[in-house]
Amino acid sequence: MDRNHQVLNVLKALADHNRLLIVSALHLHKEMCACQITELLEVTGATASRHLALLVNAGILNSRKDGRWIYYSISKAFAGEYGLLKQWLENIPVDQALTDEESARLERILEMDIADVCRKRRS
Amino acid sequence: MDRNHQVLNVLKALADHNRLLIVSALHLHKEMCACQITELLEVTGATASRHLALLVNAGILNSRKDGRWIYYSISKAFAGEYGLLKQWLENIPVDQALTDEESARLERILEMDIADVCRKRRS
DNA sequence: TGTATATTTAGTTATATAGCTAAATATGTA
DNA sequence: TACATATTTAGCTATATAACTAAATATACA
Repeated sequence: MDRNHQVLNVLKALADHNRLLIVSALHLHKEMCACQITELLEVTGATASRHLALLVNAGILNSRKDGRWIYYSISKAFAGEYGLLKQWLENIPVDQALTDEESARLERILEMDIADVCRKRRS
Repeated sequence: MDRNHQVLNVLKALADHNRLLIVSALHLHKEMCACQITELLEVTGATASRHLALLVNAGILNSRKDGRWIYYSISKAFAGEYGLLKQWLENIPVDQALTDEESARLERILEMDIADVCRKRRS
Protein backbone atom coordinates (compact mmCIF):
# COMPACT_ATOMS: atom_id res chain seq x y z
CA MET A 1 0.00 0.00 0.00
CA ASP A 2 1.63 3.26 -1.08
CA ARG A 3 1.48 6.33 1.14
CA ASN A 4 -1.04 7.87 -1.16
CA HIS A 5 -3.72 5.35 -0.39
CA GLN A 6 -3.21 5.14 3.36
CA VAL A 7 -5.01 8.38 4.09
CA LEU A 8 -7.90 7.33 1.86
CA ASN A 9 -8.01 3.91 3.55
CA VAL A 10 -8.29 5.46 6.97
CA LEU A 11 -11.11 7.74 5.79
CA LYS A 12 -12.91 4.85 4.10
CA ALA A 13 -12.56 2.75 7.23
CA LEU A 14 -14.20 5.52 9.28
CA ALA A 15 -16.89 6.43 6.75
CA ASP A 16 -19.34 3.73 7.79
CA HIS A 17 -21.94 4.01 10.51
CA ASN A 18 -21.10 0.73 12.24
CA ARG A 19 -17.35 1.27 12.12
CA LEU A 20 -17.68 4.83 13.43
CA LEU A 21 -19.80 3.35 16.21
CA ILE A 22 -17.04 0.86 17.05
CA VAL A 23 -14.38 3.58 17.15
CA SER A 24 -16.61 5.87 19.23
CA ALA A 25 -17.35 3.10 21.71
CA LEU A 26 -13.63 2.31 22.01
CA HIS A 27 -12.90 5.97 22.69
CA LEU A 28 -15.38 5.83 25.57
CA HIS A 29 -14.09 2.47 26.80
CA LYS A 30 -10.52 1.33 26.34
CA GLU A 31 -11.26 -2.23 25.30
CA MET A 32 -14.15 -4.35 24.10
CA CYS A 33 -14.18 -7.93 22.88
CA ALA A 34 -15.61 -8.99 19.52
CA CYS A 35 -18.79 -10.39 21.04
CA GLN A 36 -19.53 -7.16 22.91
CA ILE A 37 -19.08 -5.24 19.68
CA THR A 38 -21.31 -7.73 17.85
CA GLU A 39 -24.03 -7.02 20.44
CA LEU A 40 -23.51 -3.28 20.13
CA LEU A 41 -23.90 -3.31 16.35
CA GLU A 42 -26.77 -5.81 16.39
CA VAL A 43 -25.31 -7.72 13.46
CA THR A 44 -24.02 -11.28 13.05
CA GLY A 45 -20.57 -12.20 14.36
CA ALA A 46 -19.38 -12.55 10.80
CA THR A 47 -20.34 -8.98 9.96
CA ALA A 48 -18.75 -7.56 13.11
CA SER A 49 -15.62 -9.56 12.38
CA ARG A 50 -15.30 -8.09 8.92
CA HIS A 51 -15.68 -4.52 10.21
CA LEU A 52 -13.10 -5.14 12.93
CA ALA A 53 -10.64 -6.68 10.47
CA LEU A 54 -11.04 -3.65 8.23
CA LEU A 55 -10.31 -1.23 11.09
CA VAL A 56 -7.26 -3.27 12.17
CA ASN A 57 -6.12 -3.31 8.57
CA ALA A 58 -6.39 0.46 8.32
CA GLY A 59 -4.19 0.73 11.42
CA ILE A 60 -6.95 2.21 13.56
CA LEU A 61 -7.46 -0.70 15.96
CA ASN A 62 -5.26 -3.16 17.80
CA SER A 63 -6.38 -6.64 18.72
CA ARG A 64 -5.26 -8.73 21.67
CA LYS A 65 -6.15 -12.36 22.04
CA ASP A 66 -6.99 -13.65 25.52
CA GLY A 67 -8.25 -17.20 25.56
CA ARG A 68 -11.15 -17.49 23.20
CA TRP A 69 -11.89 -13.80 23.27
CA ILE A 70 -10.27 -11.09 21.20
CA TYR A 71 -10.12 -7.62 22.63
CA TYR A 72 -9.98 -4.52 20.46
CA SER A 73 -8.73 -1.02 21.25
CA ILE A 74 -7.60 2.14 19.42
CA SER A 75 -4.03 1.50 18.28
CA LYS A 76 -1.10 3.57 19.50
CA ALA A 77 0.08 3.86 15.91
CA PHE A 78 -3.19 5.59 14.99
CA ALA A 79 -2.77 8.00 17.91
CA GLY A 80 0.74 8.75 16.67
CA GLU A 81 0.40 9.05 12.90
CA TYR A 82 -3.14 10.39 12.88
CA GLY A 83 -3.12 12.33 16.14
CA LEU A 84 -5.24 15.23 14.92
CA LEU A 85 -7.80 12.93 13.35
CA LYS A 86 -7.98 10.84 16.53
CA GLN A 87 -8.40 14.03 18.57
CA TRP A 88 -11.22 15.12 16.29
CA LEU A 89 -12.96 11.77 16.69
CA GLU A 90 -12.57 11.95 20.47
CA ASN A 91 -14.10 15.39 20.51
CA ILE A 92 -17.23 14.45 18.60
CA PRO A 93 -20.05 14.88 21.12
CA VAL A 94 -21.46 11.52 22.19
CA ASP A 95 -24.90 12.38 20.79
CA GLN A 96 -23.38 12.93 17.37
CA ALA A 97 -21.47 9.65 17.43
CA LEU A 98 -24.09 7.37 18.97
CA THR A 99 -27.88 7.47 18.88
CA ASP A 100 -29.69 7.40 22.22
CA GLU A 101 -30.56 3.79 21.58
CA GLU A 102 -26.95 2.88 20.87
CA SER A 103 -25.75 4.67 24.01
CA ALA A 104 -28.26 2.71 26.09
CA ARG A 105 -27.23 -0.54 24.41
CA LEU A 106 -23.54 0.19 25.04
CA GLU A 107 -24.19 0.85 28.74
CA ARG A 108 -26.24 -2.31 29.11
CA ILE A 109 -23.52 -4.38 27.42
CA LEU A 110 -20.77 -2.94 29.62
CA GLU A 111 -22.76 -3.61 32.79
CA MET A 112 -23.11 -7.28 31.91
CA ASP A 113 -20.55 -10.01 32.46
CA ILE A 114 -18.67 -10.59 29.20
CA ALA A 115 -19.36 -14.34 29.37
CA ASP A 116 -23.10 -13.62 29.48
CA VAL A 117 -22.92 -11.13 26.61
CA CYS A 118 -21.12 -13.67 24.46
CA ARG A 119 -23.34 -16.62 25.32
CA LYS A 120 -26.52 -14.90 24.16
CA ARG A 121 -25.14 -13.90 20.76
CA ARG A 122 -27.19 -14.23 17.61
CA SER A 123 -26.49 -16.76 14.84
CA MET B 1 -30.29 15.63 8.56
CA ASP B 2 -29.91 14.85 12.26
CA ARG B 3 -26.66 15.60 14.05
CA ASN B 4 -25.86 11.94 14.12
CA HIS B 5 -25.45 11.67 10.39
CA GLN B 6 -23.55 14.89 9.81
CA VAL B 7 -20.25 13.49 10.99
CA LEU B 8 -20.73 10.41 8.84
CA ASN B 9 -21.64 12.59 5.86
CA VAL B 10 -18.44 14.59 6.19
CA LEU B 11 -16.38 11.40 6.40
CA LYS B 12 -18.17 9.87 3.42
CA ALA B 13 -17.64 13.05 1.43
CA LEU B 14 -13.90 12.86 2.11
CA ALA B 15 -13.55 9.10 1.63
CA ASP B 16 -13.22 9.23 -2.12
CA HIS B 17 -10.00 9.70 -4.06
CA ASN B 18 -11.27 12.42 -6.37
CA ARG B 19 -12.99 14.39 -3.61
CA LEU B 20 -9.91 14.17 -1.38
CA LEU B 21 -7.94 15.44 -4.36
CA ILE B 22 -10.29 18.42 -4.70
CA VAL B 23 -10.03 19.27 -1.01
CA SER B 24 -6.24 18.90 -1.05
CA ALA B 25 -5.94 21.14 -4.10
CA LEU B 26 -8.14 23.77 -2.45
CA HIS B 27 -5.96 23.67 0.65
CA LEU B 28 -2.98 24.44 -1.55
CA HIS B 29 -4.84 27.08 -3.56
CA LYS B 30 -7.66 29.17 -2.12
CA GLU B 31 -9.98 28.94 -5.07
CA MET B 32 -10.45 26.94 -8.24
CA CYS B 33 -13.27 27.00 -10.76
CA ALA B 34 -15.24 23.93 -11.80
CA CYS B 35 -13.46 23.59 -15.13
CA GLN B 36 -10.03 23.66 -13.47
CA ILE B 37 -11.17 20.93 -11.13
CA THR B 38 -12.58 18.94 -14.04
CA GLU B 39 -9.15 19.12 -15.67
CA LEU B 40 -7.43 18.11 -12.44
CA LEU B 41 -9.60 15.01 -11.96
CA GLU B 42 -9.53 14.09 -15.65
CA VAL B 43 -13.23 13.27 -15.66
CA THR B 44 -16.24 14.71 -17.50
CA GLY B 45 -17.75 17.99 -16.31
CA ALA B 46 -20.83 16.11 -15.13
CA THR B 47 -18.74 13.89 -12.86
CA ALA B 48 -16.78 16.81 -11.39
CA SER B 49 -20.04 18.66 -10.86
CA ARG B 50 -21.48 15.79 -8.83
CA HIS B 51 -18.38 15.55 -6.61
CA LEU B 52 -18.42 19.30 -6.03
CA ALA B 53 -22.14 19.32 -5.20
CA LEU B 54 -21.55 16.53 -2.68
CA LEU B 55 -18.73 18.44 -0.97
CA VAL B 56 -20.82 21.63 -0.84
CA ASN B 57 -23.71 19.58 0.56
CA ALA B 58 -21.51 18.15 3.30
CA GLY B 59 -20.58 21.72 4.26
CA ILE B 60 -16.92 21.30 3.26
CA LEU B 61 -16.87 23.65 0.27
CA ASN B 62 -18.33 27.02 -0.60
CA SER B 63 -19.19 28.06 -4.13
CA ARG B 64 -19.16 31.52 -5.59
CA LYS B 65 -20.56 32.33 -8.98
CA ASP B 66 -18.72 34.83 -11.15
CA GLY B 67 -20.07 35.18 -14.65
CA ARG B 68 -20.24 31.73 -16.23
CA TRP B 69 -17.67 30.29 -13.89
CA ILE B 70 -18.21 28.91 -10.40
CA TYR B 71 -15.36 29.11 -7.95
CA TYR B 72 -14.99 26.66 -5.09
CA SER B 73 -13.11 27.02 -1.79
CA ILE B 74 -12.99 25.39 1.65
CA SER B 75 -15.94 26.80 3.60
CA LYS B 76 -15.49 28.86 6.76
CA ALA B 77 -18.19 26.74 8.42
CA PHE B 78 -16.03 23.66 7.88
CA ALA B 79 -13.04 25.41 9.43
CA GLY B 80 -15.22 26.32 12.40
CA GLU B 81 -17.19 23.18 13.13
CA TYR B 82 -14.59 20.71 11.97
CA GLY B 83 -11.43 22.62 12.82
CA LEU B 84 -9.37 19.65 13.96
CA LEU B 85 -10.38 17.61 10.92
CA LYS B 86 -9.53 20.52 8.62
CA GLN B 87 -6.17 20.90 10.38
CA TRP B 88 -5.51 17.22 9.90
CA LEU B 89 -6.31 17.46 6.20
CA GLU B 90 -4.04 20.49 5.85
CA ASN B 91 -1.21 18.64 7.50
CA ILE B 92 -1.33 15.62 5.21
CA PRO B 93 1.98 15.77 3.31
CA VAL B 94 1.42 16.69 -0.32
CA ASP B 95 2.89 13.37 -1.52
CA GLN B 96 0.25 11.53 0.48
CA ALA B 97 -2.63 13.61 -0.84
CA LEU B 98 -1.60 13.89 -4.50
CA THR B 99 0.35 11.55 -6.73
CA ASP B 100 3.34 13.02 -8.55
CA GLU B 101 1.27 13.04 -11.71
CA GLU B 102 -1.57 14.91 -10.02
CA SER B 103 0.80 17.49 -8.54
CA ALA B 104 2.26 18.12 -11.98
CA ARG B 105 -1.22 18.38 -13.49
CA LEU B 106 -2.32 20.84 -10.79
CA GLU B 107 0.72 23.06 -11.41
CA ARG B 108 0.18 23.02 -15.14
CA ILE B 109 -3.51 23.93 -14.72
CA LEU B 110 -2.74 26.81 -12.36
CA GLU B 111 -0.12 28.23 -14.70
CA MET B 112 -2.59 28.39 -17.55
CA ASP B 113 -5.18 31.08 -18.15
CA ILE B 114 -8.54 29.91 -16.80
CA ALA B 115 -10.26 30.68 -20.12
CA ASP B 116 -7.81 28.36 -21.91
CA VAL B 117 -8.26 25.58 -19.34
CA CYS B 118 -12.03 25.74 -19.76
CA ARG B 119 -12.02 25.91 -23.56
CA LYS B 120 -10.09 22.69 -23.98
CA ARG B 121 -12.35 20.62 -21.68
CA ARG B 122 -13.46 17.11 -22.55
CA SER B 123 -17.09 16.18 -23.49
C1' DT C 1 -31.01 37.51 -30.93
C1' DG C 2 -28.03 33.58 -31.95
C1' DT C 3 -24.04 30.88 -30.80
C1' DA C 4 -20.44 29.24 -27.82
C1' DT C 5 -19.23 28.20 -23.18
C1' DA C 6 -20.02 26.39 -18.30
C1' DT C 7 -22.50 23.75 -15.28
C1' DT C 8 -26.21 20.70 -13.78
C1' DT C 9 -29.73 17.08 -14.17
C1' DA C 10 -31.46 12.61 -15.74
C1' DG C 11 -30.73 8.13 -16.86
C1' DT C 12 -27.62 4.01 -17.60
C1' DT C 13 -23.98 0.70 -16.39
C1' DA C 14 -20.32 -1.29 -13.74
C1' DT C 15 -18.15 -1.90 -9.39
C1' DA C 16 -17.71 -1.85 -4.40
C1' DT C 17 -19.37 -3.24 -0.25
C1' DA C 18 -22.60 -4.24 3.82
C1' DG C 19 -25.38 -7.62 5.25
C1' DC C 20 -26.62 -12.49 5.45
C1' DT C 21 -25.92 -17.95 5.94
C1' DA C 22 -23.05 -21.85 6.14
C1' DA C 23 -18.87 -23.85 6.98
C1' DA C 24 -14.13 -23.71 8.75
C1' DT C 25 -10.82 -22.79 12.40
C1' DA C 26 -9.36 -22.14 17.07
C1' DT C 27 -9.81 -22.28 22.02
C1' DG C 28 -11.59 -23.81 26.59
C1' DT C 29 -13.82 -27.18 29.48
C1' DA C 30 -16.25 -31.53 30.88
C1' DT D 1 -11.36 -36.82 23.41
C1' DA D 2 -15.82 -34.65 22.64
C1' DC D 3 -18.49 -30.69 22.83
C1' DA D 4 -19.50 -25.80 23.36
C1' DT D 5 -17.95 -21.25 22.49
C1' DA D 6 -15.65 -17.45 19.71
C1' DT D 7 -14.08 -15.79 15.57
C1' DT D 8 -13.00 -15.96 10.66
C1' DT D 9 -13.54 -17.26 5.81
C1' DA D 10 -16.22 -18.13 1.63
C1' DG D 11 -19.89 -17.34 -1.10
C1' DC D 12 -24.33 -14.98 -2.09
C1' DT D 13 -27.59 -10.93 -2.62
C1' DA D 14 -29.03 -6.26 -2.35
C1' DT D 15 -27.82 -1.55 -2.29
C1' DA D 16 -24.95 2.49 -2.97
C1' DT D 17 -22.31 5.05 -5.85
C1' DA D 18 -18.76 6.56 -9.44
C1' DA D 19 -18.31 6.91 -14.09
C1' DC D 20 -20.32 7.77 -18.51
C1' DT D 21 -23.61 10.06 -22.35
C1' DA D 22 -27.23 13.02 -23.60
C1' DA D 23 -30.05 16.70 -22.71
C1' DA D 24 -31.32 20.83 -20.06
C1' DT D 25 -30.23 25.27 -18.05
C1' DA D 26 -27.65 29.48 -17.53
C1' DT D 27 -24.39 33.02 -18.89
C1' DA D 28 -21.45 35.87 -22.09
C1' DC D 29 -20.54 37.96 -26.18
C1' DA D 30 -20.68 38.88 -31.38
